[in-house]
Amino acid sequence: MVRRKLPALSPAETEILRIVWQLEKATVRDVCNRLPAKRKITYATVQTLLRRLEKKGYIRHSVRGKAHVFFASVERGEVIKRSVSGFIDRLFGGDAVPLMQYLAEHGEIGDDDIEKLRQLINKNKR
Amino acid sequence: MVRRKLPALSPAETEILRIVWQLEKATVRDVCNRLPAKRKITYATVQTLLRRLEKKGYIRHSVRGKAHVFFASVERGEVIKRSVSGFIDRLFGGDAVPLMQYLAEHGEIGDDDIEKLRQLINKNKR
DNA sequence: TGACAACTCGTACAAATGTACGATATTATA
DNA sequence: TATAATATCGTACATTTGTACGAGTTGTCA
Repeated sequence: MVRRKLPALSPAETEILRIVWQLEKATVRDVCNRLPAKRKITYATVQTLLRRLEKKGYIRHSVRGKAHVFFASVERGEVIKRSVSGFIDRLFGGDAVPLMQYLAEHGEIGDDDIEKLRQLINKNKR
Repeated sequence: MVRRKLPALSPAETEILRIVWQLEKATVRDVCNRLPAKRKITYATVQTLLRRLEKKGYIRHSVRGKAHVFFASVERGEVIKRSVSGFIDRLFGGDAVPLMQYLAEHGEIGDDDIEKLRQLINKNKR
């Protein structure tokens, strides 16, 4: 994993990158298969997105047989941090609280999750 | 406030729209003034973004003297919902919990906020 | 009422984005 | 070893995005 100043991620690229992280190692087809059914997008398009992600430095690949096996070359945490922070800036002027509130109220958060979070919050409290 | 199927919001547009909501009614200049100092962007650009937001149906305007006074024509809650949901889909595959966790751990959440949230969560609990 | 300042409007334009086809190469398989 | 699959690669292309200039208009103030 490496360095700074990566070009911005477009929404579609973000989506693909998430799947690459999820699978750890993935071919174009693997990524296609993990895409939500709703998402109508061709193999060729996923391919292009992966190529762009590589050009931008977010992923790399090795060759296995005829296929390329892609894997992330940046830390997920880093990207999450940047993405979330940018998102909060844009939509909430940099204040994370309204987002938390929104999630607590409308988010698809189950009771079990709430319990987990409460513990997390308690831990962070002091 | 109105209907569905609004064209997607670009990041820059989102940023501007947030300010319009914040000010309720705002001229181009008002928006410029509320932009974070860091954000280097000209009056003309803000103007274009406002025009695009209007074309897309997110805002409308009335005329006051020589200036246009813009105001949102869509409910903030609606846009927040769509934005947050899209964001979570892309970056977390639709699961809001990791985002909550991320915020609880790294977010700029103060103790006071945590207390508020705990209450909120407790309320939602039962 | 004339000059100035503040605005809007049309337009521009390069780069990024989303989406994808078709040609070529490689690999199994029959 | 042909043949059928399956991949990648080059390329394409309409839109959207981010950013902004300059011309023309209108309200303001001396």
